[in-house]
Amino acid sequence: MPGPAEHPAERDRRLLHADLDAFYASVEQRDDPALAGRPTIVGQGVVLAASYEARGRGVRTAMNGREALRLCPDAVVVPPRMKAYSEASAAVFEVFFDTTPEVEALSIDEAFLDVSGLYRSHGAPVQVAERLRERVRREVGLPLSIGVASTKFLAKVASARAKPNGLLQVPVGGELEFLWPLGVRAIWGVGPATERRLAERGVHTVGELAAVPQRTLQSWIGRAAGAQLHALSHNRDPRPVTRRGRRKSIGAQQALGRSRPGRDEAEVLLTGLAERVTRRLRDGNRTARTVELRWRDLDMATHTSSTTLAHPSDDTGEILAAGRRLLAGAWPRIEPNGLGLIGLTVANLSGSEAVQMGLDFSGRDTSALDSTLDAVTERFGSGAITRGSLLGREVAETPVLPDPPEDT
DNA sequence: TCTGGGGTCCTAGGACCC
DNA sequence: TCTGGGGTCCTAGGACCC
Repeated sequence: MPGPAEHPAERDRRLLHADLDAFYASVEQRDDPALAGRPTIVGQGVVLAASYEARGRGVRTAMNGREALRLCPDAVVVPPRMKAYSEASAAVFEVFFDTTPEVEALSIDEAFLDVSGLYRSHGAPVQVAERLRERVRREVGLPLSIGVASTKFLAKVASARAKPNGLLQVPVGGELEFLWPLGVRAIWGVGPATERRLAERGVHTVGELAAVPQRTLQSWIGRAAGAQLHALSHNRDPRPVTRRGRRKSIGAQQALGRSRPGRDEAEVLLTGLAERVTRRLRDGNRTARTVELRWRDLDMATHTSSTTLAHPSDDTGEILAAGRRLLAGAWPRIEPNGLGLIGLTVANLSGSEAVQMGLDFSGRDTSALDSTLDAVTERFGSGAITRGSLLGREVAETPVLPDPPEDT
């Protein structure tokens, strides 16, 4: 029986990443038989989701609607129905939870499931996954793709390659063979900026990335990102499947095209945003301490300005007043470049404060520090520690260590 | 009709308290 | 035997994800 100091080898874990295909578009095709088999686009100004028929013609998420119709003139364009998507999502998650309680929702349309312990009762992971796909198709009417692997990261990579409507298992022992030929963009956390920085140094594939020493990588892209990418390129990802914590911020925003609103119109827009945000705060029984104004100029550069309230609040008037102060302060910076988007976000929400832990190693043997950090990382994942220093200062989101002796 | 709406995490630096 | 500001909160911005 493994004690707390031991943990199952990663190769013994079997994790599923389940991802609904072209989710919004699939719901529309399910609910309107006239759309079945036809290229379907959700969202008018911008493509929120495109069915695989539309993707085959080059239509992509976040693409301008006009461009999408140019590529695919016979596409059916429908407005989003968020309520229908929420309901479909809930039905799918019911099937997930009926399979195992070890479900971690990542977003409205994807989740991790830990099926390591289901072998005796439910069969091999691939069989569990295949049944899950069948049930979601039969009971909810939606196509689901699943990746099966030894880590969360690799399961997600696998599900992306299983699409559409497929199942892909990365065999035990074959992880690196699967991973290393892929481009670096396959890694979760590598976007356009990181890809460019790596390419400038001749690194294009995950295998090439894996060959870069961690310290070198960290000097290129930062401490945390470097450590993360180094680990993932070797399929080292001990993060367990866990229930998500509460959300940490709530925001609303509005894009404005090229209408160039003036200060007065910006204030009106801000009022609407403050109403939306505080409504959601009150619905969730939350209060906020930080108010952030976010704007994008006509060159698409985004900026923020934030302030912290003296007391937590969910009051529309108070949040709006703070937003107005920020807008007044930022207006000289906003006006010359035009206003392309305005947003209001509240953070520092009640019930999701970070827990800060301090460990004083001064004058003591610091060899315990490494093992302490390892223990924290193992238990809560590498994301739990958001700050640390050689002197032993760290911040974790959950209390992870026993209370220190009093008055030391 | 160039570019939606919602989030998370990380980095860095300054102010202030002790 | 010598040396060292540390801790916390706030703000701004970058990168990334769905």
